[in-house]
Amino acid sequence: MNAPLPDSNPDANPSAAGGTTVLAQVPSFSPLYRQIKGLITGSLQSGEWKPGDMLPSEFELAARYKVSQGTVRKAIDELAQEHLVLRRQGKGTFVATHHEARAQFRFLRLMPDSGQQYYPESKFLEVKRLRAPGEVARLLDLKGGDAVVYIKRVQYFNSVATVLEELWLSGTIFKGLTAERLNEYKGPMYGLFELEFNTTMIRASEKIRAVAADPQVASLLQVEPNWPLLSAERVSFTYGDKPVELRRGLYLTSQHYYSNELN
Amino acid sequence: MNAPLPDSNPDANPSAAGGTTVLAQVPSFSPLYRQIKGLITGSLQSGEWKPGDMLPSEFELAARYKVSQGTVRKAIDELAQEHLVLRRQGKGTFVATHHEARAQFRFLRLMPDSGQQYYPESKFLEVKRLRAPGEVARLLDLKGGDAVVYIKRVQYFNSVATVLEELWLSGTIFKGLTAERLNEYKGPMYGLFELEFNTTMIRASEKIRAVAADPQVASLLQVEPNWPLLSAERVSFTYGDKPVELRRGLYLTSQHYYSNELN
DNA sequence: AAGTGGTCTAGACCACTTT
DNA sequence: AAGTGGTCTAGACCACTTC
Repeated sequence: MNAPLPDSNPDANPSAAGGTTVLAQVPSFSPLYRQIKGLITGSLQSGEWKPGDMLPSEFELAARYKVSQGTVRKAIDELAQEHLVLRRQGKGTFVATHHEARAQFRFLRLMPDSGQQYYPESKFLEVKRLRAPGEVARLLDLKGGDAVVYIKRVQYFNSVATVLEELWLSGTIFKGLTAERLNEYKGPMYGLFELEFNTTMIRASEKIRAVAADPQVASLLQVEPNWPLLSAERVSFTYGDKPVELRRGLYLTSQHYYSNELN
Repeated sequence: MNAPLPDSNPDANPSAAGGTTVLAQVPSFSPLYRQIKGLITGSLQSGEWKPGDMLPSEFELAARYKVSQGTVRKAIDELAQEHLVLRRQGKGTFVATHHEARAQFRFLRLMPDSGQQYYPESKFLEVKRLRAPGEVARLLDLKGGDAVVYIKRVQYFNSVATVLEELWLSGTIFKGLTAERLNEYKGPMYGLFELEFNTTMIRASEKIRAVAADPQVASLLQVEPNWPLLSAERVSFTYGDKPVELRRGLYLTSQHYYSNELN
């Protein structure tokens, strides 16, 4: 079933002087399995396999890249660990998607004290295009003045206003995102981004602080002015570690906490 | 060099009916490499190899447990990923210790806006033994009324009071911990715990909120009353997922932020 | 029965560190 | 040169899912 491997691989066997190299010129130099990982990531990024799709089997990939199954396996191991793909024994390996229960809480760390997790409802206050302020442009790796989509919303947990969020999204990627579309789409925004803008969030970096609610924020979250709120400033990245979203959330932590595991 | 493997392993080869099993009765049932991982963890826990020590080489361990080097390798892979051991190519595999630069910031997520990371200085306000309040006992898996060591301290970053912390430590493990010892020990507390109490923190779980400074806290951190502070309630675990420390920190986040990566 | 991921082995060779 | 972890291969067999 496995394809024959007539020529040994140049990386595994560099003594084969001057042989025709098949792969070596992919990145600079790294182990074979990492080069394979790069090739697979490339296919994910290019959309050869879309979120939810099944990847070719390990043996097929091994044949395609002319390496052993074990090497493909090690590449996929790392991708699975980074949550880019998802393995299911007996079924196959699948491109990760935000349309899964498991993915919901990867980027949503706010937990209720009660243990009862309600999925939040969103109310969008503003959705518009504007020119990126300097700070936003810097964080999203844009030129100052480039277009961004700006969103402001309140999230209700069990009908209680709990989160006030502002988002700045790369304007070129999220062109055409409207309030109507956001309102009719139920479920996490990242699901919408994936479906309609071919953009999957891979990882994010947050800076968390405690701040005092200013009068406007206080009225939206129905607390007194100067009430302490948790502020989370997040930059999210898609394939290729490209920043595409800046988000600033203000969380009311009277009935909820931000959960974090230190490993 | 490698020891011979006359009998195949029962897990790898269950058709060997009724053969004398060597390993299988360790946990219930799990893959061989996970059983090996358990045995290695056991030796870490029992102190056969202490923090900073080098583990036997993969081949030695393979011989000891009568499995292949690849299986030992996979066990160690997981331990390395959980930061229980640390691999150094060409040198060996070492028991992780808190006395390393890399380990310092694993449990210290407070970063300065300036980028300049000063190592904090501690001032201990209280160190005493007391009976665990119900909530503390519950989180540390103790009986209500069991002895705990209570510590209260302020941490100064670049001479600015930034963190007010209270700790509750399992009384049996940390018997004999005194203010004098804490004051003369420079460096992170977890280093002291490891050296003098044979207790290595393996992981921790935090609940983070925004709270208002009460008058006493405000005066210690030199802010106005009701100033917003970040509260982090942490439960730390040693080997065997045993909780041994409860810590509640109040962070002044005017010049610092709590850094978190979502993966 | 066939296909998929998961485990285990045995052996070769590479890269890095120390002697 | 010797010892360590790191990579790669080839092949066997297991566990789970689907047909």
